[in-house]
Amino acid sequence: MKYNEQTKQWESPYWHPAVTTDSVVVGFDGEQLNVLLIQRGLEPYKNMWALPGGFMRPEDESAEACAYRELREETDVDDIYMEEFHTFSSRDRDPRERVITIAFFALVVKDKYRVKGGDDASKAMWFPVKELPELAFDHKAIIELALERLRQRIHFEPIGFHLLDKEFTMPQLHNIYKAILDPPEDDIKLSDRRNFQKKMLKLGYIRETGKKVTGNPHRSPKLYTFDEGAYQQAKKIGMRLEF
Amino acid sequence: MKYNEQTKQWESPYWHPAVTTDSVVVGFDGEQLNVLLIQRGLEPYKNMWALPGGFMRPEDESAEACAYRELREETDVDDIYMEEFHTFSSRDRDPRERVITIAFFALVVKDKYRVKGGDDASKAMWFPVKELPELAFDHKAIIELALERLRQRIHFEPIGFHLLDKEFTMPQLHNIYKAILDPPEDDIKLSDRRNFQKKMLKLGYIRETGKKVTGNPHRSPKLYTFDEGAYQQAKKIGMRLEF
DNA sequence: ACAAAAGTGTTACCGCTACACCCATGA
DNA sequence: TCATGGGTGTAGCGGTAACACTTTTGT
Repeated sequence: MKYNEQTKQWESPYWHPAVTTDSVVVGFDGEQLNVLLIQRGLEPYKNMWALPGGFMRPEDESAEACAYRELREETDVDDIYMEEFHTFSSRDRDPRERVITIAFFALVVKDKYRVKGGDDASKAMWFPVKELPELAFDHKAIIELALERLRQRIHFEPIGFHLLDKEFTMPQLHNIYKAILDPPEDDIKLSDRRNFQKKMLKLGYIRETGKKVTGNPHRSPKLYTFDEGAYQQAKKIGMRLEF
Repeated sequence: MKYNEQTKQWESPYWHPAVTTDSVVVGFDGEQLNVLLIQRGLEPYKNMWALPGGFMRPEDESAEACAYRELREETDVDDIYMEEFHTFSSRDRDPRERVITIAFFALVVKDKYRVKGGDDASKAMWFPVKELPELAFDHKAIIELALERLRQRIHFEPIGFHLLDKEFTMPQLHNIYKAILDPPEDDIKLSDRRNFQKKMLKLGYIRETGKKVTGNPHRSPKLYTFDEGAYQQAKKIGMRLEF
């Protein structure tokens, strides 16, 4: 890069690749994790399923802003939790031209994330993470890494709450940890409701609301909320989240 | 992007930003962590210290390959552990033009990583992480995030060994964990040699070599090695690394 | 009344924490 | 012999793991 005294501009002799953002939107339905996929309306990989995303624009403030903009085009939900987790850059990811993709994962409440009516170019659909279809590009690998990062993150930050409504039940929260950490069938310590609940409550940043959920043919579960203030406090003291 | 039937090529109407890789090379000297910095020979930020890195080229197989190539230009050390940890993309990171930077951290044995005699354009030097100079661009933030990621990674992967020779002493390993996790002075559990050693050995993938280090005016410490096979085994069973 | 799911308490054991003295080495 | 740093064991405590019965609710 050289400064041109005439034009008062930097002139770049360097190669400039195309850059996209792709998002692994993870939605929890109370039972399991789902990923939002878009059916491609155009070549390449026409009609195959792919992650939502798109090319970065000069007016995007950052990759985060770009990814957020792309998601806002799919839904009217605001306030989505999103985190960059890896950048994919190998040579032949895209058959058209070389593309570098900055990948994010987003955590949403599946039933609150209303996908806008798909235009003819694209159709959006939720898939359980255990039953993904064949995917375009290297999106399979992107999803796998996203889930791996999620698994690691949940040990240090209480990000699971982004997958639930403000008020949630203990069994729901437990299901999230089981779905993310995916313990073997015979793992009792993580599968045991009582131990999970005790540990969660001892952390001290989950508050009972006093309310309950009714409408089920069985005992009504209590509703809890995440107490951000108490969490920040606990974090300072240096608490663990390990499961 | 459109497919041109004439030229049989994809034509890209999308914006293409410049892309660089920067590496936070962390070197351990037996006592503390150090970061390798380059003094810039050119504007902007001339004479300031910056992370080693450079523009990605079309012939680079991936960002990893680019970062690796850049480091190989600085040293003749091979087999460097490197990991991508974040991509920085905000608008005004570089005063010349918009640049997206894929950032890596690398872990090396400081005294084995021989920095090549700097040409006139650049001078390379190690700085303790606790005494960094003023840095060019947003490199201060990049280093801070690198250290944060390192702190998180070390809970799940035994990456500390990349900062040491194949054979190392227990106090050296202990110093790494203390340097990375940076516990408060009064934290006994992490600061206690005996507890650290017991936990490390119980994990089962550190082997005594039977050798010792001589030449110090005190008792000679034992040498250990990391047993990759045993580690992979332990990982399958589902062991923890928590400290 | 019945089925389905949630609420709740106790015990045993293991692992973490805290703590101090002896040993090897080179100067 | 002295200074420095490394090697090593143990006891108490706390938290995790394992385990079952009762309660609520709608049908």
